Amino acid sequence: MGITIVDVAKRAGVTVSTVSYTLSGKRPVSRQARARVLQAIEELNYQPHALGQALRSKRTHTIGILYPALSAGLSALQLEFIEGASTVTTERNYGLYIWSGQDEDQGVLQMMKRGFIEGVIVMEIRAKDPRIAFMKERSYPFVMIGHGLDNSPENEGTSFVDMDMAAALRTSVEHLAGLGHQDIAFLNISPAMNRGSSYAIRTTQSFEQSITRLGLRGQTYPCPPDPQKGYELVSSILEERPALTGIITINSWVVGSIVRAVQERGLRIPEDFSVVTMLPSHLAEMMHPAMTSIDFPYQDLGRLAAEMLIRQLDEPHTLPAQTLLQVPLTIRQSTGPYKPRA
Amino acid sequence: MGITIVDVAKRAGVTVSTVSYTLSGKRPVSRQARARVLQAIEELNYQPHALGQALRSKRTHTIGILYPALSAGLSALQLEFIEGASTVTTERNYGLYIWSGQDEDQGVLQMMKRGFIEGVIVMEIRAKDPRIAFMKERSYPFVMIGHGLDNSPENEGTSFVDMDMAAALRTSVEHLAGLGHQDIAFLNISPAMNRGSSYAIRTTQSFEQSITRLGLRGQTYPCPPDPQKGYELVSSILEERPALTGIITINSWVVGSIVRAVQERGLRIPEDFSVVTMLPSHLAEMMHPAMTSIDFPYQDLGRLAAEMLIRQLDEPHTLPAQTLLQVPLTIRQSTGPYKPRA
DNA sequence: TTGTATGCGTTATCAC
DNA sequence: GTGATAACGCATACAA
Repeated sequence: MGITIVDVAKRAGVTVSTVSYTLSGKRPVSRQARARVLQAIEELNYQPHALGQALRSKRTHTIGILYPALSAGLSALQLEFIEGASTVTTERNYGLYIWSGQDEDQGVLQMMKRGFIEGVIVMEIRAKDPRIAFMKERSYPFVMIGHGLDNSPENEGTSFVDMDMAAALRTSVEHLAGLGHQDIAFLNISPAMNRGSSYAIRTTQSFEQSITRLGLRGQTYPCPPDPQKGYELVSSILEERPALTGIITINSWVVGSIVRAVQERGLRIPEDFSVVTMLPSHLAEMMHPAMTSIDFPYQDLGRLAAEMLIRQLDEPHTLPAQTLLQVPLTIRQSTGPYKPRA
Repeated sequence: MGITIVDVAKRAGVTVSTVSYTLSGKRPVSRQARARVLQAIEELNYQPHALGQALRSKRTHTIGILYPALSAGLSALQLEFIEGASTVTTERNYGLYIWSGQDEDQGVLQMMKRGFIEGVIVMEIRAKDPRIAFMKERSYPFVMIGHGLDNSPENEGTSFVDMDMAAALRTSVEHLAGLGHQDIAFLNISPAMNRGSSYAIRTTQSFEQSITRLGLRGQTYPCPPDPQKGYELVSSILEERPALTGIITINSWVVGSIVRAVQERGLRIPEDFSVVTMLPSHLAEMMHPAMTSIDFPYQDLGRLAAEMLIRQLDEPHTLPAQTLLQVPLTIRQSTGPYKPRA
């Protein structure tokens, strides 16, 4: 513990500035001096102290990620954002600091003000999100995973990465329509709808527009992120709507429940009934039957967000960028041609 | 940006030490002075700068978690450890720094030496784990999620949290035995077995002991964390062993594959064939059929590890503690009474 | 009860 | 090409 730049300087017979400059390369150092310094560093196994560096240079090389601690395990999948982001930070020798905010603006505020992190990745953007307003005002560097509604202030002059959810729903409806289905339900996520999460609104709109455009019948249902409640909901929907032959859902937690409720009514998937999901590919493949899905690119989004933020920090004049990923539908074993229900 | 303790002191008409002490409470401050200081802080919206504090006090109030970036998505579930840990750190006003190490000791070394973090949570402990030896030597504060083999140096004088995997396998075998099954396969995780991960060894031993003790037939199979390969493996096992009526697995990624392979042979679950898994409860419930499982307590382990580490840091004379969670079997819809296969 | 002054480990400005 | 030294923001030992 505690080998400092001073120790290195002494051992190398130079002053601290020479050591510092050999390390940073910000001014020329003679071959001999450099060699002695490097050797001393080696011998002492010196590691520059990050706090000292940070305090002086005002760069911590650390970014934060603020993830919403929703009551349920709803957030479990979102953890994959973190995996993506941490790949990048580790690669680029940045630190990743994680904070499970109670989605107060306070959290962000503190994190940044206290100087540990240089910028932050936020997710679960809501309409009129106070955190975003807050950070924009103070021009804190940040990148969103997800984005606000069209023309909302959240999107103005900010950076985000997201997948094109509207396109995803369009593709899903078109897929089922192409198979001949005419009556389709869309299961959204109820807490997200209640809290005005923009993706909940956006997907609902896109679903309903596609339904109308294609002349189908369809309805959106809010659904809790809870397998049992999902099961009950789906059972009652199947009961009420005997012509229904397809379900689209972005609610990961009820995918198994849909399968169960459908099969318990004696319907087979995909012969009698089709299901389109939005799951990370490994989960879609792990289910039985393997689910046709718009594979949610958690890791890619995490990676992109981190890269974007780091670029913003390293190159001060980087312009805000907004990236929308177009994710194709992967057809697996849960969708098939329309067949009227008995 | 940049309101410092000096600004506060000026505004309050006192010196920095008074400000510092009102904040820390480490020496008495008069009512008046305290009031003025507090008001100044309020007015200026002052936040102590974490780096300054840390550099001076040698406490960063930040712990790290080193998670193995295994090539596959195998690590996705382990992310839930992070969720558990981050709950605790956020609660206790600690920072959580995450590093997706290529499981070099280097990672740990750097992290700690450079002074950003005060201790670290490590997982995926291997037999003769160099990281552990390294940290023990230098008495770096650390807590393991998982632990070494019995009597291994990794366990000596160290702190860990783990679930009792040996008990879990025993319970699983006994459950199937109690249902009348006599021929059981155990699917382990092949890369873990190859790398000598202690849980892979421990579970295998426990499985085989239980099989012997109960006079059953059983065999352990290494299985890659890959749905397709898992499917092929299970298919061939079912082919080769016509008397087999039960599978136990700790390999999360092939649970769906087992179900598929079994059902494709015309066997029903649980009527003709039983499956016991080790999944986080939300996944077990999400599958169809819902899986009988030793529900893996990811979040609990993450929480416990963080608590243990923080206690170690806050209370210097805390003794190392080793916690083994006893996790019960949750019976869902994938196990049933023995019935000979056609 | 309060003030003064030093140092944590580093970078960078100023001198030479 | 190199050295001395003043910050960075804070906590605390020492004085008063």
